[in-house]
Order: sequence, then C-alpha cells, then structure tokens
Amino acid sequence: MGRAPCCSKVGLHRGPWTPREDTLLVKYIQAHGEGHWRSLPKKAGLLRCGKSCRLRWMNYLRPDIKRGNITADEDDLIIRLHSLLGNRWSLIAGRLPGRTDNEIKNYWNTHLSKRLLSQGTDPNTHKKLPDPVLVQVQVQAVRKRKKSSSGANKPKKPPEPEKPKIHLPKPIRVTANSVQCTNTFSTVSSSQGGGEVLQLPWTEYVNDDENGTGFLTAYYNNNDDRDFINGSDFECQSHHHQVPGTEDDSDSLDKLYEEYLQLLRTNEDQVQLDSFAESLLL
DNA sequence: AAGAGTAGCAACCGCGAGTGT
DNA sequence: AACACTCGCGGTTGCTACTCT
Repeated sequence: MGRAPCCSKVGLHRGPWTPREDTLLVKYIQAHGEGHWRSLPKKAGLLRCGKSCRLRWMNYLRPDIKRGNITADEDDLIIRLHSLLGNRWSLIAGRLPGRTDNEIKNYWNTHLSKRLLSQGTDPNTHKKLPDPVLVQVQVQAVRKRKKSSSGANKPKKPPEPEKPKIHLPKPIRVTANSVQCTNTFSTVSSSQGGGEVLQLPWTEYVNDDENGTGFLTAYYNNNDDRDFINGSDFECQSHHHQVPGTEDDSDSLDKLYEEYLQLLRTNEDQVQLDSFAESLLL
C-alpha cells in the first residue's frame, strides 16, 4: 500500500487472512487469552505480525462482535455520538455493543457522511452547510441521479429508497455459496469422529440456508491440522443464538439514546452537552 | 458481453500514549 | 530523565464485487 512496513516483515504473510490462520489465532486466544500481541504470532504458529493478529481478532474474530444490519437507531446514535466526539471511533464503538471501531469508521465514511452531505449537513461539524456548498452538493446529487437514470430504456428496478444496507462480512476468496453468520465461536465436541470442532464466526464457504444465518464449523483433530482452503473441509451448522453478553444491548442503547435526547430536550446548554460528552470519554 | 467506473470494506500504516527499566 | 517496548487509534490503501455504459 505504498508505505514502508512499520516493522520487519520479511517472510510474514500479509493481506487477507485464510481460514487456517483464523483458526490458529482463535485457538490460541481461546487457550491463552488476548494480549502479548508481539509474541503471539510465533507462539500460535502464525506468520503474521502481532499488529495484524490483534486487528484480525478485534475486528473480526472476537466472539462478541455482531456484524451487519446496522439499525436505524444505531445510525442515529452514531451520528449523534460523532457530533459529540468527532472521529473517535473507538469511543463511539464503545457505546455500540458488538460494533468495532473499524466497522463504524467504514460505515461512517461510506454511508453516513454522504447521507449528511446530501441533507445539507457538514459531516465534520454537523452544522448546516453554507448555501453555495449546499447547492454544489445538491447539484452533484442531481447529476448523479440523472446519470444513473439516463439509461432508462430497459426496464429498471425501482429506485432504491435509501436502502438499509446489510453489511455482510467480506467474503474470503473461496468459491462457495454464502450464508450470513452471526459472530461467536465456541468449542464443542464433534459428533463426527470425536475431533474437536471449532466454531468460527465465518460467513463463507458454506451452503446457503434459508435463514441466512449459520456457523462455519471447522473440524480439528489433533493429528490432522488441515488447511481449510478447501470448502469441503467445513460443515455448516445453523444456529440462532444471542451473542454472549448482548442480551441487553438494545436496553443500553435505548438508555444512552434516551439520556441524550433528554439532554437535548431539557437543556440546550452546551456545558451540559459537553459534560455528557465527557462522561462518554470515561 | 465487455470494459470502465464506483462502492464497500478488510487490512495496512504511522503515530502517540502508556508502561517498564 | 531517557530510552525501549507494546498497544491502540485513526487515516489510508487496495482488492473485489457490483453497476453502468
């Protein structure tokens, strides 16, 4: 990506993680816990730098992550928190259980900032844009609409109403039918041959199921450390479950949201809002 | 059907803060 | 006080899928 590597990475893997690498990482963290990222790759048998391992774990493999389907409430909360906190994604993420800073940052950059712009709001300051800028933004939006509707001969799909985008985890480059998985893992005993089964929050390689929800299940056994590139190495099990520790997520979201609304209703005083923002920082 | 353009997002990077020696 | 090391954060990049022409 154009920059010199931050540390010596001779012989280290880069780019997308393979299922095998994920499995190794998850297994290691299950056994030894998080932390000591520097030494972790070596101990876990990974040819990755510690940073990469940490990132992968934090943004993708952690059991309490919920991915996709950012709700309208969450949308609103993100916008409000951003107006208070700015680009402090980790703080914002901390107020959205199961969401990662990276996901929120991406979601902001690709959706919310554009939406605010189109509504005539500066996504950085959350203030109304000055008219000339607003006009420019609107003109651009109109151009874009014209452009996208100009090939109007063929029957087109109806214009999508600000679609609530469903974020599926990015698929790994293995060809197979996809299914959306929730995100957790757990180790259960296998009914097939007594090997250990590691359930990963993976979303690909597995056959569709009508709910679009399932686990990727990677089979392990002690003397067969498979390379999971081959999709046939997986078995998908459908599960519907509560992500651990999130059963009152909506509650806490609601509470926070209510708290904020209350402040807005009862007091326009910036000092109060600031102190609310301060409290979020703690 | 094919190429060009765009959107989405996982992963990378540098930097700064915190901590230990 | 100075240095080394680790970790976490926010900005950026590049790959892939999708859409348009």
